[in-house]
Parts: sequence; structure tokens; C-alpha cells
Amino acid sequence: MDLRKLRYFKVVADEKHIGRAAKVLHISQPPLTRQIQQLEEELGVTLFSRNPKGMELTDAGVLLREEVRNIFSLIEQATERTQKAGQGRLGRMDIAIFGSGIMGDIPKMLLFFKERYPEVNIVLHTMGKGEQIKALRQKRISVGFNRLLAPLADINSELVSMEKLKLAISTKHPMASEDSIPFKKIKEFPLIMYPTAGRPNFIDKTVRLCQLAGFTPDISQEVGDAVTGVALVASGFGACLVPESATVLSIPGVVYKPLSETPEETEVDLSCIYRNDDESPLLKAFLDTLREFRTIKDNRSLDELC
Amino acid sequence: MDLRKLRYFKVVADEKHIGRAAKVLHISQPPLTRQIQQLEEELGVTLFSRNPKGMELTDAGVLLREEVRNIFSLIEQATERTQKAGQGRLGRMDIAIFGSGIMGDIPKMLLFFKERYPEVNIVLHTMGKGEQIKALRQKRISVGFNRLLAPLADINSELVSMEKLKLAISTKHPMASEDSIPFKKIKEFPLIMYPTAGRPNFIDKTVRLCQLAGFTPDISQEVGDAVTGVALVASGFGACLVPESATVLSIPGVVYKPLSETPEETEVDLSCIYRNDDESPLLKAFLDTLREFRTIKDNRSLDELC
DNA sequence: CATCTCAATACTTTTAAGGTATTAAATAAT
DNA sequence: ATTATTTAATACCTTAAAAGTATTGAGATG
Repeated sequence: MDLRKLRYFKVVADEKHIGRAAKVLHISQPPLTRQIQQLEEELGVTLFSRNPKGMELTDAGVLLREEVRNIFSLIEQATERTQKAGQGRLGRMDIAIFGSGIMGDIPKMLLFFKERYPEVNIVLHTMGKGEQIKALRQKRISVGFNRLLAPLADINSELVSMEKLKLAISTKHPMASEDSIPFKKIKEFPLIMYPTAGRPNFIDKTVRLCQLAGFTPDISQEVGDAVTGVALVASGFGACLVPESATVLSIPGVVYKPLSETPEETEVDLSCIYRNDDESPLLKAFLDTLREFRTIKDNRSLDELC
Repeated sequence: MDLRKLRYFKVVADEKHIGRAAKVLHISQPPLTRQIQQLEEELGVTLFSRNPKGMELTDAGVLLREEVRNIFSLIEQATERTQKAGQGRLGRMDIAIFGSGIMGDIPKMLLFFKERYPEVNIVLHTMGKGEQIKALRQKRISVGFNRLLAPLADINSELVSMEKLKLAISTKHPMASEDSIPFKKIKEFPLIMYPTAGRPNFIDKTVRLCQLAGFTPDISQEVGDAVTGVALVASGFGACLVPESATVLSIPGVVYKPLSETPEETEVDLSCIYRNDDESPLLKAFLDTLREFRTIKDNRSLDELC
């Protein structure tokens, strides 16, 4: 079977006239006659009854015409979809986020992407740093969002945003009425820290920052994630350093205070990671969108878009 | 787009190796490489990532593979269905029957046909002789069943069966207890006759038969069809000649009596008519089946089949 | 009866698919 | 490091098949 024959058949069926059909197809009449003959021979079926004034479809021909319509529309769909997939505009994208990543810039960025690529199916997976890298290598995910990533040979990372740190303290604490808290005062709070897994992590960074400022922090408790940490602050366990994005969760008994007199690098990064060798157009589209998102965000014109 | 390319693509996708795929396709490797390159070029999409140990589908390639499967299965279906239609094993057949044709051989024959050609959709239309011929010429039907047909230039007819005539009389009539009624006695009954339309018809034939036997029948009433006629017999209007097949309808107050001492041709035909120039395989199949049906019926082995 | 209109046939040209030999790149083995 | 080895890609030639030109044949039309 041969699409050329079907295409020719379709035109002859429409024109009911080999000569006219040949003109429509921009070929001469004899080869068209032959193609139709060959098609009939191949199928073992008479498709046209030849009248002195043209050609008429037989019942079998009428049926084939319908089928041919379907075949061509399916082929058209297939090429379109394949082309879209080739441009990263169609497909499935598995993305990893971490616990408190559901707040802040990640959902905004994902929404932004979804708007541009509505036919890309985004599947979110919650996993920690180590898991993300494993999943990337096993190609179970294409992108992971995380913080404080150590460079790796086979994995690239791309900055999404930097976030200032805030100190979550109890409303009952004497400093709860202050506008901001000087960095050095952290020494005086029993600190709740997270996460327990994944090195280097937020705890390591905090300890280093404090030592830079000339003191050792009083780590009273380690927990799995920011949400748990803030919950403990409400119960009076102590204070907890959180990235700005996490302050959207308001819990009675907790206030978030900006830090003043901070050393350098009192910000944490939010980055996304992906395989070095991933050439997929989906990833390319995702990273392009991410970069554009960052630019727009820097220009503070984000609000109009989301 | 070209089915050859898609076929080749499918094999390469399965084998993940151009060389092996070429062997499967019984061609050499370079033309296969070219065909794949051309396909990629045509779509503007990279379908394979070339590794040193073979070829791997990209996401777009995976999608195309699925689509190609559907395309081929659709084409396969299309050819099969077209071939079936070409052999008269698939399609729609419009058949005309007359009023009392729902009894007797016609439904048996149709059932027999339906068993052999289960994928042929039979559509029945009830119409009289004149209508049938008109509908045939306008190609609204392919076959009509009727009786006593005059030959026509553009329409063939084929005998289905001959049926003996019986006389429907009232149970109150003195002859109701006889085993059979001599043909000449018909003279003594007021006759209810049908149909009113369509020449030559059953009335013409009956009158001729009676005149052959040396008398003129006493036609007391003309009605549209056999059922109405028999109903009038029950009410005491008189007697009514009916073909044997119509005697399946039993009405209180009516008995069917065979005729004795009949002249020649006291049988009526049941025939089917079709266009002379109808070359459709469906009609051919129908007529072939009809002939076979007649043979089986003649051998009285019909009961085992229906 | 000539003429016209179709589709079909005979034969030639052109296109494109297939084949052989070779190259290029990357890995694996010595 | 160097040499096989394996893979796809390229260059060039051959073959097959599709398209073109000219003509024929069959049926309708004036």
C-alpha cells in the first residue's frame, strides 16, 4: 500500500474524471490511470465503474474513500503532534520539588510555564536532595528544585531566585515587638533547624554564617522541614531561620522578623537541577521559560502576569 | 509523507540499530539511514539520538511510534473492509418486499443470506410493484420481491419459488368440511380479490384461469392485500384465493382449502427483480445465495438449515 | 458517418530508491 | 598508545518505478 495511490484515488473519486483529476494533481493522465489500476489490482477490488462520460465509485470505492479520509487525518495529526513534541510543546515532564517548595516562586514559575506550553503535562514529585539526584540519573525526572546544591559532574544547576532569611520567633518573646533582629542576637535563641538529611544543607550553612559572625549557634532541635520547625516555634521551643517564601504560612504565636546587621550571604538560593546530557526540547523549553521568568521577576513586573 | 518511511522508522525504532533494522527489512544499511534522515528532515524533528552503540528514540520519536502503530492498523482495516465490500461481504443492501411478503419464503431466504453474509446490512422497504420498479431505476433499492412480473428491458427477474393457490372460505360455508374444492366450484363463491394496483396482477391472472376453465368469476370485492382479503372472508363476504404462504395467518372463522381439478398454471410465482446493469458484488452474492436457497429448498433439506 | 470525449496502451524520460565501497567517530582490546 | 571493532554517515553507481508524450480504442453525439 502506498499513500500516493490513496491520495490519487481520493482526487479521482472527487472529480469522477481521470483527466480532470490529473490536472488537479499536476500530472498527466496516463500515470494516474495506471496508479488507479494498480490500486485496484493490489486490493483485488473494482473501485470505479468506467462510464463513457467519466468514472463512478463502486460501493467498495465509496467505503474506501471514507477510510482514506480517516487515514489522512490520522497522518496529519501524527505529524503535527510529532512536530510539537520535537519543539517541546507537547509531552510529559516529571519535576521534583522539596517539602516547602510548594510555597514561593516554584508554583509561580510552573504556572508561567503551563501557560506557555499548555500541552505539556507536568507531573510533580516531592523528594529530598539525594533522591532528586538519583531520580535524575535514572531519568525518572527531568528537573529538580532544591537549595544549596553542591556541583556535580553530570548535573547542571540553574539559579531560580535568592531569598532573604527571616527569623521565626514566638510572639511571647521580648523581641517580638522589634522591627528587626540583629544577626548576632541569634546567639541568644535556642535554634530549631532543618533539614536532617542531605549534605550540604541549610544547617551547615547557618552554622558557617554564625561562625563568620563570631559565635556558635545554640541548636536546640533538628527537624525534617520548615513547616515542622515553625510549628515548634509556636510551642515555645525557640526560634527558626526560614527563607522568605516560607513566611506565607502564618501560625498563631509566631512572627517572622527580618535580620539586620547580617554578614554577607545571608540569602539562600533556590535552584533547579537537570542532567548535563539531557538534550530534550522539553527541558530546553523549560529552562528558556525559567530564564525568562527570572528576568520578568527581576523587573518586578511579575504581578501583572500571574 | 510516505508509508515506506514510516514502515522503516518503525523497524529502526524496534531494533534501536540501523544495521539490524536493515537486515530485517532486507535492504542494505545506507538507504535506510537516508530514509530516516529524510523523515526527520521532512518533520523537522530529531527522532533518534545516535549513540555509539545504536540509536535511541527521542520523546518525539516515542510519540511518533505510537501514532505509526495506529496509522498502520487503520490502513489494514481499510484494505480489509474494502476487499470485503468488493466481494459483496460488507455493505448495505436495500430490498423491497410487498405486503404479504413477510410470510413464506422471503424471510427464510433473507435469514439464509444474513447467515452467510453477517456483515451485510439488509434494509427492508415495503412497496408495491410499480414503486419497486421506480425505486430500482432510481437505485434506491437493489432488489425487489414480487409476483406476476411482466418482463422489462432494463430489469431482470429471477424466480424464487412457485406457490399453489388455496381458497380461503368461511367455516360456516357448507363446503367447509370438504377436503378440497374443485376449481370450477369457485364460480359459486363471491370472490374477494387483490391487489387493486399494479398490472398484470393477481386479479388478471385469476380471471384468465377461470375463463380457461370455462366460467367468469364473481368478483364481489377488491382489496389492497391478502391480509385484508382473508379478514373479509371471516366476516362472511365470500371466498378469497391466496398463495400457500399466506395460509400461515389463521383467523377464527376462516379455513384454507386446497383446490382440485385445477387447470394448468394454478400456481403463482414469487420472483425477485433487479437492475440489468447492476454489477455490484452485493447483488451477485445475493443472487448466488438465492439460487442456492432454491436448490436446497427443492431438495427439501431446508428445515435443517433454518 | 464523422467527430468528440473518455480511459487505456505503448514507449521514453526522469526521479528516487536501493546497492557497493568507503569514511568518520567512538569505544574496546591489546 | 595503538589497533581492531562497531556504529552511523557519505560518495558514487545501479535499478526500479513513476511521470511524460504520443497514440489507440470504445462509446456517445451531432
